[in-house]
Amino acid sequence: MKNLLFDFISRYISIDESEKKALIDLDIFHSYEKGTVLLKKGLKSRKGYFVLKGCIRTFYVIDGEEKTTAFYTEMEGLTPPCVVSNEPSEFYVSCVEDSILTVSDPNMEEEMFQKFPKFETMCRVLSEELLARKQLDFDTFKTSSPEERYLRLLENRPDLIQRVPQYQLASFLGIKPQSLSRLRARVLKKSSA
Amino acid sequence: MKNLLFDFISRYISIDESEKKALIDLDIFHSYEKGTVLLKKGLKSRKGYFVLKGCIRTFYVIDGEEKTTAFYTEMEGLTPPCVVSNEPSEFYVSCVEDSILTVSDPNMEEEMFQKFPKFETMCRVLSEELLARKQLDFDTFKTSSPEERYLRLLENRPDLIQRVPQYQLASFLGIKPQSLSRLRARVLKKSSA
DNA sequence: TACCTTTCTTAACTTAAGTGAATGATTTTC
DNA sequence: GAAAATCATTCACTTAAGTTAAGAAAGGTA
Repeated sequence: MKNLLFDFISRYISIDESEKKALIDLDIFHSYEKGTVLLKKGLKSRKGYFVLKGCIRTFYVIDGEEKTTAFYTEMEGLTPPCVVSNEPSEFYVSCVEDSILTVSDPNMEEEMFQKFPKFETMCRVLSEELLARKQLDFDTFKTSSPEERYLRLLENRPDLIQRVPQYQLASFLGIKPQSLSRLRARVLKKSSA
Repeated sequence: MKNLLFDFISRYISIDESEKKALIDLDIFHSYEKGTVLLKKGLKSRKGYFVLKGCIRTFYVIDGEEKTTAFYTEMEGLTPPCVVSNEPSEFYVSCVEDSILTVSDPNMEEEMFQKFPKFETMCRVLSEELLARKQLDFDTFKTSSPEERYLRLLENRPDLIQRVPQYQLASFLGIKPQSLSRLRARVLKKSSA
């Protein structure tokens, strides 16, 4: 499991044994059961997550309804905005499946950056990449209809459709569960015709 | 104008005269007329922009129609994804108004990071903040109706509604210009009733 | 297995966005 | 200042999402 992380890091920087040991000594590897709530709305937290195995999601509760806005699966990381702003969290984070995550905080990062400056370079590059990708995803969302979004998801992340309950996918696509159900029936009918 | 940039930087790191001079020597300050196209779809570019004065936007051309997805105004920066990925750009960038921008590229950044490592720390923190904000904006977009998005824009960025043509605002809100026109009429009627 | 809870589907109805087209208003250009 | 081009509004019509409600299917648990 640790090697998954080291291989990921190797995409950005070289990493030697002493650096690996420093990471391991931070004791960042943790397992969680499906359904575990990692962060609650209204609470402060300094924890960032990186998914080695499993799936976590962020969701809001609006008028008593859950609105899932993002999923993070293998080799994807989430630093909740509240960690950056040091304000209470706007949303919940929970495990969609049994998951193995790394959990870190700004102090650990600071410590690593001090010892190994190239880790900061990695984090900068990673943030820049994630920001660029997020902007493109947002653009694609804005310029698509719900049906196009669904078809694109089917294309790009077919795994998600299997792993995640439909009502969570619905809000992820910006619609209601009933609409997703209807949309799928419509698409199925079209493709068979 | 240069002081706007230095004041912005001062929010993140201390900056002395030699550092200011190094920045100025990069010759990053440029003026552009309204309508200037800074980046075209399909072209590669390594230029990142930071708005000191004015407004720039990113837009796509889909089925012959412009779809504006983002605006950047004073003290906001845009690094197009193509700069990060080194692929041809997915979108256009152009000036909504006469604008004064800083224009930089990864080589300049690398040079500054070498000379003054705290600039890399600033860029890392800035990227992390922007990513967090972008995620929140995306979430808010997903969980809102077009009308709610419009009212929120009216609340949070009233200047944009003045500065920007309606048809560009429409796609920014994820709808067609005709729908925005109708929506506004509806909202106006409600508020007067 | 049987029960309970959660999730998914279907349906009828309401509301609002998309579409195509015409008309006004505004801005740009010569 | 007139003509042209661009942008905004309105309307009638179509399409699809929201809403409310009921029931079916799937999953988890005693």
